[in-house]
Amino acid sequence: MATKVRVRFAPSPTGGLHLGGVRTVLFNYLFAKHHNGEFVLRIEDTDQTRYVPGAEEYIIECLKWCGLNPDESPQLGGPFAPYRQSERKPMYRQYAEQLVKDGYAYYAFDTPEELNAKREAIPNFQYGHQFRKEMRNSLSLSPKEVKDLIEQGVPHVVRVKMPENETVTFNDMIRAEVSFDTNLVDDKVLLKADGMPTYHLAVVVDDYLMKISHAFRGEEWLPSAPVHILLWKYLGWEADMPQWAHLPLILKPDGNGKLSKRDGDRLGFPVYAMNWADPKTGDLTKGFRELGFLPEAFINLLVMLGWNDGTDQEVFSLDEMIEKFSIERVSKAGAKFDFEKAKWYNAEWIKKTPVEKIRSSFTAILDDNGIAGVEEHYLNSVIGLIKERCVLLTDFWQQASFFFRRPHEFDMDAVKPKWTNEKTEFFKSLVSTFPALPSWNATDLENEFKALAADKGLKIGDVMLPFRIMLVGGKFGPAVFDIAALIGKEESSERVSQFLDLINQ
RNA sequence: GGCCCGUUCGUCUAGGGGUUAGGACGCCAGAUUUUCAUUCUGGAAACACGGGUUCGAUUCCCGUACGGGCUACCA
Repeated sequence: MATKVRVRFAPSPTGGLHLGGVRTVLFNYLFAKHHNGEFVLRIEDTDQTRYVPGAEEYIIECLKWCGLNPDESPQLGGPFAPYRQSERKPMYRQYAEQLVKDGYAYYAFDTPEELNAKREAIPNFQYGHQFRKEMRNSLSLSPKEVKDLIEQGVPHVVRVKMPENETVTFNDMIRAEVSFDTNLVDDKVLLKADGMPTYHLAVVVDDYLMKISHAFRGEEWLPSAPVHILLWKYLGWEADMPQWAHLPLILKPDGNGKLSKRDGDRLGFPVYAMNWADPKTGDLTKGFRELGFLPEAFINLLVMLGWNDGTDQEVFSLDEMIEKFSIERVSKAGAKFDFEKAKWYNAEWIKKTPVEKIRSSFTAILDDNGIAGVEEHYLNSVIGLIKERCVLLTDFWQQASFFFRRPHEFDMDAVKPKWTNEKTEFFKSLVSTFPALPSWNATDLENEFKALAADKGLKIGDVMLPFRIMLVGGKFGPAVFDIAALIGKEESSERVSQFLDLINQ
């Protein structure tokens, strides 16, 4: 079938967007764009009890930040609107009823209490062919009883009737052939008592209605795949069923298991794409964005968790990823998240991103620190000098604050023990030569500095470090003469004088 | 417990019947940077185990072990 490639990301708006979720979006997006297809955002808000206000907007903001914008969404609309399952509620019942009519599903009247009692009484209880006759449903009750119950408005659900002794086999794009014995799959609820579909019904109906061609989701969905596949068949849509791809999971760095928000809190790294403030508790969970990650680095590190292009290349732009992505090269095994490597990707991206493109991030940091009105050319020069020393964008202030205000503290331990009157004299002379200097640039200044040191019989190394401490405050930063050149003649003089007063008092 | 999925350096991975099993992060050492970082060079570091198949298996098959996922009127 030469149908158009259409994929979807279908999150449940229950909280912050997990990095695994973003990777699922990314693989969806890359696959779609690689094939000139469409990427749909569908909100799966069928569980009203878990709905969290703001979560949907948050998800959209995350996608925007990552540059993975959908072609159709609740906000954008599209030919298959609405894209929010709660707004599609009336559509689902007819399909559930059709399944009942065709004998593929049935009404069940068991209360939650009854179900719990059953689960406690029978170890490994499964609502399936073995026990469904013992439950209260349209398979065990007489047609009249069923009719009466429904007419009385007794709450009920619709369950799929899993067949006996069948094998459901399908071809997963990542795992090849996977099979399930239907005897071991339970009669999943399709329509809840509140009239909302469960994920199982909704995903099939909406994927069909929205003409989804390829369905990507996490490996945790593999066990329910047979239910979905049977539903496609029972609804008569088998020929239109999307191709499935169950993505490997992202695992916690230590030990094993799916990476969770808790692991991030525990180990000190973000798990959500952006800051997430829980509206109920007010708890703030840090995100990659606020921690100082570039979106390019974020998606780059995510794509490498489970995919590679077969070469040694590790740094990819979105366009390169789109061009090179192929589902055949997605690995089967889960990948442990490594924050050290994540930071490396960020450092690489900060280094390779042009100053103009990251300037706004730094302006924001300056704002936060009360620095305003910095001249653009000056800022650009500072960024150019500092860029390759930042692993996170947020390292900028610590690395560059001295370019915008005088240091508050000085690393006296680095100079005091070896301080001499000769050094005081040297710096006094140095400053006195400044006004007459024909030009103010790093190389001329360096020559002047060295000549004077030689003249005074001082070793260069003995005065370089103090000079740095005077200008910067500590043992860090770019080349000293670059710093002096940039902050200017006046400022350099004043910092030297100020420091001389301090150390000689 | 049952079902399903998985298993190459610590981590992300390439590879694939005959290779010195390659790269990257991290780590260690050295060079450069008269600070620190960057950069460069070098180093340690892996095919889970047992049976097959084969002249030959890390690679193919089967088991075992280990790990993970699922087992809700959650997604």
